[in-house]
Amino acid sequence: MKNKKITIHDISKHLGIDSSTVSRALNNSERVSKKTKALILKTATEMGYQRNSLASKLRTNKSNTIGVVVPRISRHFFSSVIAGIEETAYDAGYDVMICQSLESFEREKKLIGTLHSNRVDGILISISMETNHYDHFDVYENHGSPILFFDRPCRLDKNTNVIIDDFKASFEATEHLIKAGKKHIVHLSGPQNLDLYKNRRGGYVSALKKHKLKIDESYILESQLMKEDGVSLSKKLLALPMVDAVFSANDTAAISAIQFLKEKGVRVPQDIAFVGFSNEPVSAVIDPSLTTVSQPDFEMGKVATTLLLKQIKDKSIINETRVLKPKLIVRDSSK
Amino acid sequence: MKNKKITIHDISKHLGIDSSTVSRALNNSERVSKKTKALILKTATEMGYQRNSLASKLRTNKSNTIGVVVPRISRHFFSSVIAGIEETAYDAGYDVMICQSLESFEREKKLIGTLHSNRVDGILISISMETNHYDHFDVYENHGSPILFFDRPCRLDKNTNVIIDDFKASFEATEHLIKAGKKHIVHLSGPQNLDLYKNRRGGYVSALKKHKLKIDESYILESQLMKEDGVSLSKKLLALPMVDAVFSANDTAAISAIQFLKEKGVRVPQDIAFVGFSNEPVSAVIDPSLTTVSQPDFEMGKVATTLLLKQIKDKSIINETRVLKPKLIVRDSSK
DNA sequence: TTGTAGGCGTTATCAA
DNA sequence: TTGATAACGCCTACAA
Repeated sequence: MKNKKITIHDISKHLGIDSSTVSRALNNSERVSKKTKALILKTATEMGYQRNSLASKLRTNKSNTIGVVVPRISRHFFSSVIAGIEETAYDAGYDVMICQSLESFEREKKLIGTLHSNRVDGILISISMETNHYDHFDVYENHGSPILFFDRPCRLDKNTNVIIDDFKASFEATEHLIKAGKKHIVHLSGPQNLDLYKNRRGGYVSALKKHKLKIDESYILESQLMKEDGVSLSKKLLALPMVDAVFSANDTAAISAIQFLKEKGVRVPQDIAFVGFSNEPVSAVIDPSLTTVSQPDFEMGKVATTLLLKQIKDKSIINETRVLKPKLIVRDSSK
Repeated sequence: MKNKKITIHDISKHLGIDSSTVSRALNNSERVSKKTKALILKTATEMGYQRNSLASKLRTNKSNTIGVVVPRISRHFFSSVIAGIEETAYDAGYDVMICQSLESFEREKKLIGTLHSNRVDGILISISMETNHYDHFDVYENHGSPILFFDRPCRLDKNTNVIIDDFKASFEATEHLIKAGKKHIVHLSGPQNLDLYKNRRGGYVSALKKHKLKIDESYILESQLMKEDGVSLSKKLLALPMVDAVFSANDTAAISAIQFLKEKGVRVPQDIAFVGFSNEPVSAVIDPSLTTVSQPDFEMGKVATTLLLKQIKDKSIINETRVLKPKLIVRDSSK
């Protein structure tokens, strides 16, 4: 191991050119002759020079990096959003720091602190299921950098949000079941501190109302919508009378519920029809294939990043809510 | 927006205590009285202080951060490895920077540069499918920091690798098909510049040899093993005579092949049996469920990180190869 | 236990 | 077009 850290001063000494000129050359400044610039760049590569971004960021007070916090990178929806974020950010010359909160408030808080102390120029976040107060965002914003929320709306009055129309999508999903002749529809709901799940629940209730169906609170089962929840909720569901359909606020719970119910001899969709939410790749592949709501994930990443970069450039925190259109994908589980 | 960046000097002035004492207090040094330490910490929080890690890292020449490069974060295997990495790293007081190469050599090279310039203390990487030369790793290592390869072995003579026994797993997977009475087994193979796919192919060939089955090169179909490849390879496969089984070097290709063949009226496993590799979550859920090889993903992340942190601590780059045990999971696609 | 002073590697300003 | 110098925010001998 050579253990050498080449700096601009090493290049400077090696060539007998001042380090300020070396710096300019490495930043492709106009104020260096083409000849010296070429020489410096060549020498830098030969010597194995790699800029120390820490020093550069410290000096310029600009990191050209944005932070991203998602609940889990393994969720297809989030990794697609990240793809959109990275594409937009890289095109604009920004790096991206990806973090996952694992739905934990404490961890989210710590991550915001880490991103802050690394002086990222802005943060894109989809808050954790546990998050219900927001001081940790204030500390970062007071520092002068923008936070933008996506997917899970938050502080609509103060911050920019890029979300989908959950209410409408859920309304349509539920109405789809009603039009298929279902009358006793259970809703698998998520944590109500997230507006997203409130809205999905709201759309469900609203569709029932429109079609004069009875709204029974015991038909609304709340959980974290994990795989395990799908199983335990299915047991509760079997105890309810006359259930003939389920609208789940995500695919994960819907799929594990379907698996469990199939084992118990329930026929899907004949006995109980299902609609999920998210369009996870599995949903197209299971048997029966799952009717679900597809969200414009990649586009959401692009839109969110574009808006964030604009705020970074303008040095302004604004509030604006961008609502994207989801789409109901009808498959076998509701036919 | 307040746009104030609080520094230790602001706290220093505010309290009339020297900034060096403030620094010590914030680093929980022994050499500050409990009383002043408490006062300083309290004031820091009140003033919204957040350490500038850039300055700190620059000064100490230590980032307490490790970089991770994987082909894609959306692949279940990699996100599980990352979970293992994060757990181990956080416990040791390290941050983790996650990057994805998207199987592109150019992008991988750029990412290594970015991690280098951010002075991460070490890098964990599963190289891209395109990667077949390694100068970009040398530049980083010459700087004095360790690189450790996982899953996809690389430079076994120079670097530490944490891998699984692909040869043995593939041997067993193929033998499993042979013992089920299959005699004309196609292998869906990956890019041969990756040792990983060479080994999987080797295990396949070796099992055929052991059981005196003919090895026919035209029965080995090479691709990037993407979803699309599963479809196009299936077409080729239907043109081959007497195929009664497929051993695929990953699940993705196997699953899309199964879907395609089912549409064409092929019965799985009666007409053609399948074994995949990776144990993606979908593989348990599709119909028929896919026999596959499960890898110790989370453990791999933990082991790799532990070894890397040791090298960072010891300031040494060593070569050591740690081989983990995979496991054949028999499901319906091979029964 | 606290203060003083210098430097990590870079870039911006000013001067030559 | 190039060079000299100071400063970004922090940490750490060393001194008090």
